[in-house]
Formats: sequence, C-alpha cells, structure tokens
Amino acid sequence: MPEPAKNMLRSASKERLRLWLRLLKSTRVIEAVLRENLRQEFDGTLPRFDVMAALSRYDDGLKMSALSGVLRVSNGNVTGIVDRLAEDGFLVRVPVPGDRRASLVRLTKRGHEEFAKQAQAHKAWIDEMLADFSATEALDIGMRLENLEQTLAERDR
Amino acid sequence: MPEPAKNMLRSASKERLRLWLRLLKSTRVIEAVLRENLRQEFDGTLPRFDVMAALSRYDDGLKMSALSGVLRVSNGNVTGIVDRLAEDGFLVRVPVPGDRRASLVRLTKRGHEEFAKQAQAHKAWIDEMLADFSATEALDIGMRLENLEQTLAERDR
DNA sequence: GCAATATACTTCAAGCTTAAAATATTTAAC
DNA sequence: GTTAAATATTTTAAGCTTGAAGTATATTGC
Repeated sequence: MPEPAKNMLRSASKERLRLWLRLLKSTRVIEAVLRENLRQEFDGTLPRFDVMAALSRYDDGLKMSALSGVLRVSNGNVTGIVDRLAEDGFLVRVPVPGDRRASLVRLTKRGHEEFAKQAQAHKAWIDEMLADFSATEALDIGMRLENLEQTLAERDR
Repeated sequence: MPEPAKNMLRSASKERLRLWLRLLKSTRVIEAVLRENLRQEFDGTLPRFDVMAALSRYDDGLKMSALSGVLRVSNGNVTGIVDRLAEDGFLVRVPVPGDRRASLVRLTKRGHEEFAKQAQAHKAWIDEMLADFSATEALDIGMRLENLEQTLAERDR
C-alpha cells in the first residue's frame, strides 16, 4: 500500500475515534443537564420523560412490547418505569379485549397535562444548550447523523 | 417581530430539538453495540472500560476523587466499579503515604494487558461503525461538537 | 492543643438497565 | 381437541447511576 493512502487510513480511523468520544461526551453533558432539570423542576427522570413522550404520540395507547420497541430498550425495563408512572396516576394499563396476555398503556388526562409541561420546558432547555447551532447547521449535522443511523440499522440485519 | 425572523427562530428551535434527538439516538445505538461487543468478547462493560481507559493514561495511578472527576460521574459510582475490577485483579488500591483517607488506584500488569486488548477492539468497532465518515468529515463535526462542549462548560460556571 | 471545618471515600436508598428465566395466554400443527 | 410453538409480559440477578448521609482523617482558626 502506498504511504499516503496508509496515512489517510490511519488518520481517518483516529478522527473517527475522536468523533465518537466527542459525540459521547456532548451527549452525556446534555443528558446530565436534562436529568438534573427534570429532577429539580418536575421531580422526574429522563426515562419517565421518554416513556411519556412515546405515549403522547399514540392516543390509543401502546402495548408494552410496542413501547419497548419504540424506545429501543429491553422489555423488562419498561415494566418498572410504567409501574411507577401508573402509581403516580400519569398512565393506566388497559386490558386488550381478546388477548388476556397484553395490555395497552395509555396516558391519563393528568399524564397528558404533565407531559405537555415537561415537553415545553425540555424543548426550551435544548434550545438554550444548542443555541450556537443555526437552523442550517443543525439540519446539516442532523442529516449526517441520520445517515449514520441508517447505516447502523442496515448493519444490524 | 417581522414574520421571517419569527419563522427562522421557530425553525432553528425545531431543528435543534431534532438534532438533539438524532444525537441521542445515534449515541445510544453505538453504545448498545459497544456494550454488547464488550460483553460477548471480553465479559466486560462500558463503565469498566471507561475506568480502565482513564487509568491507562496515568501510570502513577489516580485517586478515587480524581478518577470520578475525569470520568465526570459521581463519587460513589466509581467505588463499586473499582471494587469489581479489583476483585478481578485488573487494578489495585495503593495507600497514599501521609493521607490515610485516600488511595491511589492503579492498573495492574494484567489490567494493562486486558485494556490494551479491549482498546484495540474498541477502536476497530468504532472505525467500522463510523466508516461512512471521512477523516475530514469526522474532524468537521468533531470541531462543532467541541464548540458545543466548550459552550456548555462555560455555561456551567 | 482543640474545636470547627473541609476533604476522601464509602454506604445507602431509589431508580435504571440488561439478559435470562419464569408465567400466562394464544396460535398452529396434527 | 391436544400438544407444541410462539407471543406478551413480568420477574430476577447483577451491575450502573445518582444524591444524600455516614465515617474517617486532615487542616484551619483560634
């Protein structure tokens, strides 16, 4: 292999690793801020927010398996979060007629109201933290990440 | 406010939220792959890898507080991970002369060897997953993320 | 010197996460 | 119809994570 090509490869590999470390760090910092804010302002957590966000898009509710599918987390994981949100009256498990194994999880009125408040704050927090990115820039990077997701999704099959 | 400016703002805000969701999703997918690979190939975890990576850069070892500082996780968190890595013989706690509260955590020879293997594999996994990014592209996005980190770090003060 | 404060670390309680095992129910094969 | 396989969900064990409380040791102010 000619020297220049070899150097290009090495440096691409190195830059990718650096990119990954930055991606990870940025994400963790933002997540930490969101977690802290949710805790302070709403006595909430990120996983709870994620579950409510998913449910807010399905007025008819989601089955547990569909919920964990949407969130891409394990099945058993969702059980506990849904349990606690149900205790707090933010959602209910509705039996599915004709299938006694399954239940539909649905936000209550109170859950919808709570999520609306949290979502508004969440959006503002993100907007503030990413203020340095213009719409164009955000769109641009977003598209490259979308490609990445696409590639990784295909890789999985 | 004139209409165009208002629309620009709205769309920037929306694009930032979309960017965040993509950032989060990409990071989670990659983390999931890394976690799975570490588990399968090395019976390891991401937090263990992170701790060993931090220690590998300090031959003289790190105090527990310095370690949690580098990793940006809570103090108590590190205790458990270090406990388990110590049980496996990958690191040791060395008493600090003159301060009986503190201890230095240091990779053992075995820990160094294990980390070298894992780090090599880790780099290859990242390189494969981010293969679509050229060196230039990775550098470009990396720089924007670095700015973001910078902004967020300043915001913290 | 000694009390008050600060520092280094661990423990604790609660919640999140996973993979794997367990339970219950439904669907398919025959 | 009964057994076997598949599906929906929960439970379990182990580890990660946090914030707060606890323990031990050092440092500071007086």
